[in-house]
Amino acid sequence: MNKSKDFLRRIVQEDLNAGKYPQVHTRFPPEPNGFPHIGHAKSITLNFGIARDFQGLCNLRMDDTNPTTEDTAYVEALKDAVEWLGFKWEGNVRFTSDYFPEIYAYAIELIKMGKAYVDSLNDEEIREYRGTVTQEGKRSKYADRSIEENLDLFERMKNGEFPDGTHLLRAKIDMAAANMKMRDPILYRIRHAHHFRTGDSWAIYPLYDFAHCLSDYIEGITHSFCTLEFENNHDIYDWVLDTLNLTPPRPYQYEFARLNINYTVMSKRKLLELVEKGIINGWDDPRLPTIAGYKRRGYTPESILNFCEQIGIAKANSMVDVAQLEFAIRDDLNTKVPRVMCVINPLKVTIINYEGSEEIEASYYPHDVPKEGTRKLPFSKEIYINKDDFSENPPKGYFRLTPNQPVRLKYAYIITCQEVIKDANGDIIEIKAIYHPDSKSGSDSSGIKVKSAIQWVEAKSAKKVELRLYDRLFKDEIPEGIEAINPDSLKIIKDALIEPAVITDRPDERFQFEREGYFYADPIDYHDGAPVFNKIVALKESSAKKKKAPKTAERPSKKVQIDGEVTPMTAEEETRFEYYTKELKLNSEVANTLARDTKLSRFFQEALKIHNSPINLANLISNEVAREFKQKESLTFTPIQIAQLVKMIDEETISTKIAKEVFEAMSKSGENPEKIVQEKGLIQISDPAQILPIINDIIAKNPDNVAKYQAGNKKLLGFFVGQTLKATGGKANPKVVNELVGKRLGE
RNA sequence: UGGGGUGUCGCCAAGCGGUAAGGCAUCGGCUUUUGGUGCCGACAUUCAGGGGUUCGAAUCCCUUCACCCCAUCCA
Repeated sequence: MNKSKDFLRRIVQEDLNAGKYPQVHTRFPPEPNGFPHIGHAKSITLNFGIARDFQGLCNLRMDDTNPTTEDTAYVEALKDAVEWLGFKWEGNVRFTSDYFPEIYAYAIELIKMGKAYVDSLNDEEIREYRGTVTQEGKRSKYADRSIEENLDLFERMKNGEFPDGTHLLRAKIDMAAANMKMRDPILYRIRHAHHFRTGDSWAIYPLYDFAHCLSDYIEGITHSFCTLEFENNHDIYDWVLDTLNLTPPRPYQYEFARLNINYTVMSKRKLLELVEKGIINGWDDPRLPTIAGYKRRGYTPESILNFCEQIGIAKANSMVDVAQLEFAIRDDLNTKVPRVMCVINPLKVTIINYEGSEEIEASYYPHDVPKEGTRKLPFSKEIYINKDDFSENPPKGYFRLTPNQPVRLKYAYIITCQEVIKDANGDIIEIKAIYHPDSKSGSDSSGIKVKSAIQWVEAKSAKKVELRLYDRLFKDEIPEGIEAINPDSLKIIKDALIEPAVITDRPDERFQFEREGYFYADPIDYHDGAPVFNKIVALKESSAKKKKAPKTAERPSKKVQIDGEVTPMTAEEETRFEYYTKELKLNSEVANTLARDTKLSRFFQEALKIHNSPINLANLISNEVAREFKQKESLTFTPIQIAQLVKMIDEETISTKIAKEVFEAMSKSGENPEKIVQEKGLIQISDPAQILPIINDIIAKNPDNVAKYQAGNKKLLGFFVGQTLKATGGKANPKVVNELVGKRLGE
């Protein structure tokens, strides 16, 4: 199917291929301080999914380092979520708190190495000393304490001798680091708090940055996936594991973008607010994006899983459209659940020419769902249809019952409206109709054409049910606060009518109520005497039935982008630039790149001494060599070698294409260019007599593309050139090939 | 403002110097006793903008712009 792997799977694959780890081992590491939501589901599918795909393992670990916010109720919800999604964690559920003794020992190790110290500044001072994003911080005066003193203080911190906030263990890194997270990060704080697992045995607790990487290491995790906001913490992750000199292999952290969905909120803080303020009914309110909410609403685990796979993994902050999630659940339920008839807003219909009663056998599944099962539909002269399925003054394109338009009662007869009965207010309260006895479904010989078939229930046998119709929780795509709550997010219908088999036979717990949507028997409030169904999602509505949405067709004018100011050159750079443009005749862009970069310009000057070809040298250096400087600490090749390479281009021994290849080899091995060319036999082929047969062959093999090209798709020239070049191992002279291909295809 | 990251269709997202994948949404047509489903088709001359290198650039170089993250003893 989708053969392209996401970037994380690609990394795992490469590491496995390189033999970096014998087996991949991931982990899902939530903090048990809130209910898991669909963002967690993305992380769960990612971590467990990668482990599954590469025959590896995945742990479930509670990151419980903050005793004041965490609770065992949340760990249960987290376990439920993973299980519900169908994953199995390796071994027991892990807890960071299980590693407190080990983490403590590592802290002591760091102190002994002189890499950590006990600080005794108060919180205000700590903040002050940290500096700002533009200003360096300064080191605490306590940073110079002796190892012995640090050891002593730290032990007494652990023993609970000091009150909260008096001392801290910090890593000794760099208070001037550009990455603020590296300004002597805090490793341990004193907290005289009851922990839900360790009780009162600890007076100090490690912070995320110290505990997380070590927990990963302790568990033998190979790839530690987390969300983008931890990118700044990446350096600490590496610092801790590296300075501790742990026996390899060790885990590495990789970041991906968290999930956002429009018309909802995903942050734990906002979710907690909704729950605590009673705006919704608890963590499992079906309007919430929590796993518990989706579960209660009737979403299937498969649909959530499919959704998570469809949206992909990447590093760009993004906002997924709810429509994508709704597609996932419809798509899943479509082939699974029975169709039944429910009338949400009943309108009585009396069939004046029908006497007695009958039972009609009807399939639970439409023709395109390969499942078996039927039920009996009672039928008599009194039935109910949905109010919207009758229109006295129908708009254009209305398919259902009108005074002049008959309609089919699904699985039963065609009826024609005879009389519309209204109450004192003029509201329609009943329809009198006639049925056509020869129009029965399956044996219709009436010849009457109808435009649609509607759902109905028989009056006496129908059961009353409560329907909870859910809609998006917020009006705004990106809700700012609870003011944006959608007032119609929950509509309760107390007296909908449903066909009896649904209640008496209970063939399933999820149904499609025909022409309405998918519904789920509420797992908590449903009772046989008082059935309750939650609306999972509406059926998709084609535009014809929708109230024609006003088409807003404004052409987004191409936005003009203002260019900012370019930083001016220094005097020295200016001189170089003048020289390059005036004397050496370099184009200004290349000259600019070279002039502004001391390393590059020096490299250029050196190479120029060997081979006097300023333009070609400058081009190669300002592009290819510049990249190497950017990516690598030190270069594997010298200006002399680059000069030799350019010389070969100038002499047309090799093409620019080959030059790129040679350059790549040089950057890997540092070999001389001549040697590389010799060894690989990269001398270019420019003889048309040699190239032409290859081109002919390729043209013969790709008639479709030839036709497309000749029809005007000139981009395909690149395709043919590329193919030819590939066939010659890159040795054909691209200029010649280009010319030849163009000529051949033009014929 | 210093550092880190990201910009490919309305929304996700492949792509890693040689024909701009795919899904959602949207719009047509066919099928249909669900205005559902299914099927078929349309939907980026262009990859945030501007330059440069190259026979050839979404991909390499330079530069500008926009957005996100970092100054909790949270994670």
